[in-house]
Amino acid sequence: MNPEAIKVACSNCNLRELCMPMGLSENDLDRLDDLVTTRRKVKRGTTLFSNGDKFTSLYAIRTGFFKTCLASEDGRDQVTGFQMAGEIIGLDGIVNDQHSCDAVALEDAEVCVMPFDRIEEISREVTALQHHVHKIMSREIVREHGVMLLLGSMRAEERLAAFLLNLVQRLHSRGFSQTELVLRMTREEIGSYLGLKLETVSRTFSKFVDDGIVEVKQRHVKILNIEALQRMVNTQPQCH
Amino acid sequence: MNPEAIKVACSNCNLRELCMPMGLSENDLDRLDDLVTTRRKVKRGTTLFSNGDKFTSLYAIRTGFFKTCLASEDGRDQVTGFQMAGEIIGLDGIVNDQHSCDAVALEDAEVCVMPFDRIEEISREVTALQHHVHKIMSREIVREHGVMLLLGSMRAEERLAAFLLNLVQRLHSRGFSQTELVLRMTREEIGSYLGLKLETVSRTFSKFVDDGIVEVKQRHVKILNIEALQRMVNTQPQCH
DNA sequence: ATAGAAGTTTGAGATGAATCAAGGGGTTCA
DNA sequence: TGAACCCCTTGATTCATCTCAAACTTCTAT
Repeated sequence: MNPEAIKVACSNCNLRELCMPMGLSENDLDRLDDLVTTRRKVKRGTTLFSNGDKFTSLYAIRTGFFKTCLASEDGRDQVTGFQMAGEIIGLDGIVNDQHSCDAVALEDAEVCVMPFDRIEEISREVTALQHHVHKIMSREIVREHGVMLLLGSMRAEERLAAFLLNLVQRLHSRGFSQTELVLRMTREEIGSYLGLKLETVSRTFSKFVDDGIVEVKQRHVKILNIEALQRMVNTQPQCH
Repeated sequence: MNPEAIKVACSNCNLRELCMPMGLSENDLDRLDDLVTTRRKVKRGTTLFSNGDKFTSLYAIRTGFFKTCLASEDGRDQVTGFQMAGEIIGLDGIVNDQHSCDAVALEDAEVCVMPFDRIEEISREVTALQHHVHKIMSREIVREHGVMLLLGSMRAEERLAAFLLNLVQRLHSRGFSQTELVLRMTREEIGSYLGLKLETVSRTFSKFVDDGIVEVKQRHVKILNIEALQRMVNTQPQCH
């Protein structure tokens, strides 16, 4: 028997519907089980990959929580995203065969390693996988469009509201509460993602608490008035 | 003979090296010539596709200049990119089989229409095309990371400097001047892309002129001191 | 050619977020 | 269990950009 006791198999992974294409034949499913070669544990605070690392694989997050961030030459730092179970990271590395950002685990994590040449090989044969890869990349592009809208035209409160709504929505689709969440990142990391300073993030949280929109105890957030948050994101503050 | 006098053929298109994979066999090149079904002219000010349109094809820009932009429910508007000859647009439509932004021609343009199912079909057979499609999507993701850095952490001057440098660099690689360019977009569109108001864009241009960094005559820009622009982008304004 | 529309520049004042600063609270690791 | 460190909050002040406004220039279409 194989030394690794538990065979890595997407076909009986409970995250399958998040990271894999649906509605496959038995045969195709078998092919997909060749996608993931190994699993890799990533301790909190350590990187899965770093800017400049040779690109070999995409990673499906099994457990844990990551941030991806970009460091410019001068030490400025931009968090480009937060990723949770079922999401795929590493797409940035494809263009230049090397990663252009860092992926840091914000809590102990485990990822499925999917060598990219194998992805390409299998997706030549399994059309559903080919579609799926294209959709994942397109989804990331569209997500980033949304972040550009946020960074380019929203005020602090709207940014934080959009951020919280996005997080609970993703957590909810993973079976978690629609109203409560635990932030895995610091105020500074939230700020970096939202284009704000950590003090502004903190103040905005406090304002939400004053307005009775959320309860905040450190990293525990309970949303009391989700409509208020949605209104903030969808409504232009003042029309003329 | 075919009614369309000029056969659409990538193999003898002078933009080939910008939008197509390089180093193909004769045979593969023939396959690629099936990618583009038609060409389409887009008059200035009109859209190639709009938010909500059914997604069918990617488009390679042959001539002209586009902006892609996002409109949020409330009428806020965010330009997500400017695209020129040799670049591919429409990637946003893949995820949900419908476009999620508008592509507007900023000058009379012509695009090559590449039905996406055909792209997928051919890239199953021509590995080089498969690679290429992946790289194009990844490049877009990385580009957007850069925009996020710009929007999230740069000041007005740095944003405009980065914008100008990016434009001349892309124009230069298409055989145009490294120091002179004609802006195809308004100050407002630049502002939307950079997360600034048009007045701020105008003022920043004026400051660059005062500092002898550029000459500006309406939409004609001549870069006098490219190092100054580069320094602005690479240098943190004040360290502590 | 000309009027109107659209785009640009510049000024003055308002404002939201950044910065600087200090204190308190939690978490982690020895 | 304790202590150091990191993280968070809040206040006071500054500053960059936005807003509002007006005048000017350049395109566009009749």
